[in-house]
Amino acid sequence: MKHWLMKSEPDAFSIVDLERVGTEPWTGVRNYQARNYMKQMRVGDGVLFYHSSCAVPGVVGIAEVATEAFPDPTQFQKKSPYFDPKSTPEEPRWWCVDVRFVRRFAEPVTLAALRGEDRLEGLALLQRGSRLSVIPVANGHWKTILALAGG
DNA sequence: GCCAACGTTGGC
DNA sequence: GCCAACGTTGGC
Repeated sequence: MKHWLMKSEPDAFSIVDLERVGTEPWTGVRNYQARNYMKQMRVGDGVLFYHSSCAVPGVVGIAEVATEAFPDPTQFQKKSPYFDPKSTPEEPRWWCVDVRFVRRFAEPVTLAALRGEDRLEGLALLQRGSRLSVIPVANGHWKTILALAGG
């Protein structure tokens, strides 16, 4: 089983929102590398839910992959901000997965805390200039972050 | 294929 | 709001 980290701006969709709805299609990813990672996802993979572009960025809880990748429906919706006129149903360009809530951390593991942890060296999130919204997380890094969250 | 211009991300 | 970093676009 693989592990991932997925970013969301809490103003748009937070861990509280995910807890309320239970399962959410992760639509709107328009970056090829992030898309390719989602295509690699398998049902049951663990996901670190990360709040970005907010007062205290950090990992706020855990989710899991609930479906294999499927074509992101928003790419075909003309009124959607994620509409892509170059995409066709026969050859979809963008894919998404369903993400299911697992649990919320009692206290977020802040970006500052992540940066202060030697054992997280190499975590793509912490690399200079990294803006990917879907990131693979090594097994050891996953365990370390869960430990920082209190187990 | 190169590269300048532009738009976006995201921490601070 | 600022700005560094990055991805994409499009002219040539």
